[in-house]
This record gives sequence, C-alpha cells and structure tokens, in this order.
Amino acid sequence: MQLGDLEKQVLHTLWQQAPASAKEVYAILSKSRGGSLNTIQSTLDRLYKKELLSRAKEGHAWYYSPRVERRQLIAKIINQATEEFAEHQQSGLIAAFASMSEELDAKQLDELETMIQERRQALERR
Amino acid sequence: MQLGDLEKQVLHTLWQQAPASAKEVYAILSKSRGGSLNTIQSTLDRLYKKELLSRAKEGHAWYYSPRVERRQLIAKIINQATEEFAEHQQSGLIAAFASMSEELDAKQLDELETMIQERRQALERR
DNA sequence: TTGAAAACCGATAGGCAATCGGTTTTTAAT
DNA sequence: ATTAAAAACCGATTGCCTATCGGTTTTCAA
Repeated sequence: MQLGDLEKQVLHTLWQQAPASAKEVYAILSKSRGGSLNTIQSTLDRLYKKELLSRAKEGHAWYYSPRVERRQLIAKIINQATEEFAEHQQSGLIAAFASMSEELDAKQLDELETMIQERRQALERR
Repeated sequence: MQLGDLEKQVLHTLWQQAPASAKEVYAILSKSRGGSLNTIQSTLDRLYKKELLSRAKEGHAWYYSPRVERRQLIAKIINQATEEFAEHQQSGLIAAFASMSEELDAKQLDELETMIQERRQALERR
C-alpha cells in the first residue's frame, strides 16, 4: 500500500470532513498547494480504486468518505512493516514493542499499562 | 524511506550474515531468484547511499554490513507511519498501541505486560 | 606486468504518483 | 425537449525510483 504525498493530504482532509466532493476537497487543499481540480479528482479516484475511500452520488457529484479509520490505516502499515521485517511473525504490535521498547521511559510505560488495563476491561465486558 | 523488493532481500541477507561482499550476497540470493551479480552490486550501492549499509574494503572487494538493526528499522518505519498519520504526535509506540489494541486478546496483553516489566527493570538497573 | 576480479558508469525498462487538457456524460433550469 | 453548466471520465505526459545488465575502468596479486 504505497501512498503518495497528495494521497495522504486527501486522506487527512477526508478524515476531518466527510463525505466531501472533489470540489470541496479541492477548495480546502488548493489553498495550501494550488493545483487543479482535475488532479484532486484523479487522486480521489486512485484512492477509491485502492479501496481506501467509498463514494456515493449525491446530486450530480460523487461524495467520498474514508473507508478506513485513521488508526486502522496506521495499524495496517505497522502490520505490514513488521511482517516484512520481523524475524518471527508475531502480532504486529508485539513486534513493534520489541523493536521500540528501548526508547520508552517510565512515564510512557505507565501510559501503556493504563491502555492495557482498558483493553482488558473491554474484553471482559463482552 | 521506500525500499524495493530486492533491497529488502539484501537487507535480510546481511542481517543474517555480515559483513558480506557483493559476490557472497549474490551467491545466496541467486539461488532463489537468479539475476546477475551486477544487479546485486547496484542494489548494495543504493542501500549504501541510503545509509542503511556501511562498507569497508577488504582485499579488493567491499564488504557490506547493515548500519541499522532489524528492530531499529522497524521502529523507524513505525515512527514514520505514525508521524504521517496520527492526529497528535506521540511516541510511535503509544500511537501504535492506540491503533492496534482492538485486535489484541488476553494472551497478547499478558505478553506485552511481561515485556513492560522487563523494560522497567532494565531502566532501574541504570 | 598482466590477467582476473571487482567496482563503477550509463542506459533502459517498468511501475506508480501527479498533473492537466480535452471529451463525454449528467443534471437542472428554461 | 433543449441546452448550458457542472462534473466525471479518459488518456497522455512528466518525473521519480527500483531493477536490470552490458561494457569499461580500476585494483590487486601472482
């Protein structure tokens, strides 16, 4: 899943505001980067074909929405990275922890444990 | 940091066995994928220019070694992914956890906590 | 000194994001 | 129904990067 610069910007835009038409996305992004509406249109199309966006016709324009949440995409990228590089396949997160724990301080460890507790409770509640 | 297929294979090879010359890497990889020695040479060169490998001359050949550990590269990729996509910048690992915790079961949570404990002890020992 | 080994250089192919002009389709207003 | 505007769609182009490999130069050791 390789994403170009503009594709990322479009995704960010839609995570903030969706659904949105090409014109609307263009209105937002053209301020910072110029370019033409057509460019935005074909980028939306590419993302749609990559199944990262869904779309529905409303009036005469397509309205696009992200098909994955921000966090899901991050998770996907991490899983992919760890699959490709980790020695033994394990859950992406476990591999990530193994790779990154050296950089963590006590406070961050506390944070993680809090999140783990929350997750445990979510599991129990089922 | 975009890596092609062959570049990944070369990295894997060197993580298992380094330092190694182009010829040695070629000897290993040609079994599974054929190709020419020159291709391996230029791939090593590209990785060297990307500062993922170091090299030293021994005899008349360069001997290459990884300049980053496997886990460092994974960590780098994760940090990069989270920087690009996370809303608020936080430690890559914290963001990763927030993104991925939904997928974890009780056993994996246990594993993580064990690793956290280990990390705590490593911190204390300093 | 010379022949082999390896590095180095340059060209090419293939894939993908970004770009945008031009054409077709759709829609809404008259 | 007609038509003008809006938007989608199509296709070409550019630029970047990996992979590939032939050919040339450099290096080293016998």
